Amino acid sequence: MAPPPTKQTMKERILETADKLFYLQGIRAIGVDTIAAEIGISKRTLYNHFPSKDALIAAYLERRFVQPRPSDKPPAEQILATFDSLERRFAAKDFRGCPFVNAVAELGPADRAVKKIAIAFKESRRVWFRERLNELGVTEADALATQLVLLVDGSIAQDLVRDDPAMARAAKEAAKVLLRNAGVDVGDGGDGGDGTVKQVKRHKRAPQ
Amino acid sequence: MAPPPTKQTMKERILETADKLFYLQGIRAIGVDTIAAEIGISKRTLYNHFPSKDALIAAYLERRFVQPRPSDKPPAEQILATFDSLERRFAAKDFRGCPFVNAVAELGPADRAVKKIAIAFKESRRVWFRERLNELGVTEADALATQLVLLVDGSIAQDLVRDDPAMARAAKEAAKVLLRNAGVDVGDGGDGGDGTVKQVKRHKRAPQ
DNA sequence: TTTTGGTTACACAGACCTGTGTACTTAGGC
DNA sequence: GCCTAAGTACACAGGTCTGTGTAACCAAAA
Repeated sequence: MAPPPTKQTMKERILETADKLFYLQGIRAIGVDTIAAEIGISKRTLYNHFPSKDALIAAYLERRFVQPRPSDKPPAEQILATFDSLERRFAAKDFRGCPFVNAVAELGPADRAVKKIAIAFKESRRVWFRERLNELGVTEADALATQLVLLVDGSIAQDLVRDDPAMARAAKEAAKVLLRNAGVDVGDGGDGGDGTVKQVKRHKRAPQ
Repeated sequence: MAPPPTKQTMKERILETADKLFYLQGIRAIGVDTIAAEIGISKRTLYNHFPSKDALIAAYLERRFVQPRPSDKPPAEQILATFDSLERRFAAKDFRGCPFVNAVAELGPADRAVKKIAIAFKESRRVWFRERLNELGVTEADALATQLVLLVDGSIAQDLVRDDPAMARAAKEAAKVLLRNAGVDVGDGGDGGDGTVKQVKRHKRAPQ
């Protein structure tokens, strides 16, 4: 489309467009011609910046691998805020699941490069949870961190097929129970503090 | 390959082979020629049984949509046994995630037929959990059922990326905490013993 | 001015894909 | 024996894909 006003390297413009198309429509579904046409450049230029589509895919995934910004909020709040952020992303209509899980799913087990970066990403998320749990003095921080990433990935998978942002709220309520069970004070936060799970309202974005 | 000794309709042979290849390598990655060649039939025969590849994909997913066998075990045991079964499937080397999630991920949001059956499958699992929770007298059965499917799908996604069957155990431990918190007796904290669980009336206070 | 590096237009190779057309063969029921 | 249904072999149309080759173009630096 129209070139953005900011001075941006060609490589970054290619990556940005590839990201949008790969993520929203699938890696195999998008050809390099489509990416070049979307930017308005020739396919030759694209291949001058990336030696192959595989290299572009790898760069796309590496660009998606961003660390969460550091926060000075209390660790328990940071953990729970993860699910609020998730809910906001679910509500956006351009959310289409976890790019790493999707890439592994559609590229298959043979693509070891993709699998490697996906594993690294998932582990980094788990470690992020574990660090905060350690700060909170949770004894079984490692096991609990694993359980929290299960809730994150589970809600992402569910939202991918159901388009239901309430999955993030359900995950948050479950996370609260797990945290409380580990001795973390998560406040009553409107869910009564008696350990009962709040009823989750379900509203679909796309009526079937 | 060699035709199986059992009398099997051609349609079923095609579906069986398509299932194996689609699931293990991806739907877009497998062409109809590959399926026909794997069975040792001509492509024409395949198209005499399925009008298009899309029809074959739909039949593949419908064949994957199997209801869990009825069981006479106590509901809480049935629920927890789900995660044991999951762990066994993770350990098999031909496990490659949830076929419905994978299909939605690789076929994109435009394929409404695939999305529809994926939604139906996910909902059927959620309802299965809810029915058992209702039997147990859990008040917030619907919300808790949602949380349990988050754990199921989360462990599937994690295992897909990490090839780690322990994800199912982690999910099971989290499920126990959630069940206990809802007043279901799932035995003591230890995973040992005979694994039997007893149904006990709910007590609202969670252990803090 | 000359050079140089990035870009463009465009053709093309070679592979793979879905789906069809057609004529031939084979097996079973009548 | 004859007929029908199912399967086979094989070519082919028309499309997509990745990746390359080539000559021209253009702007900015030297």
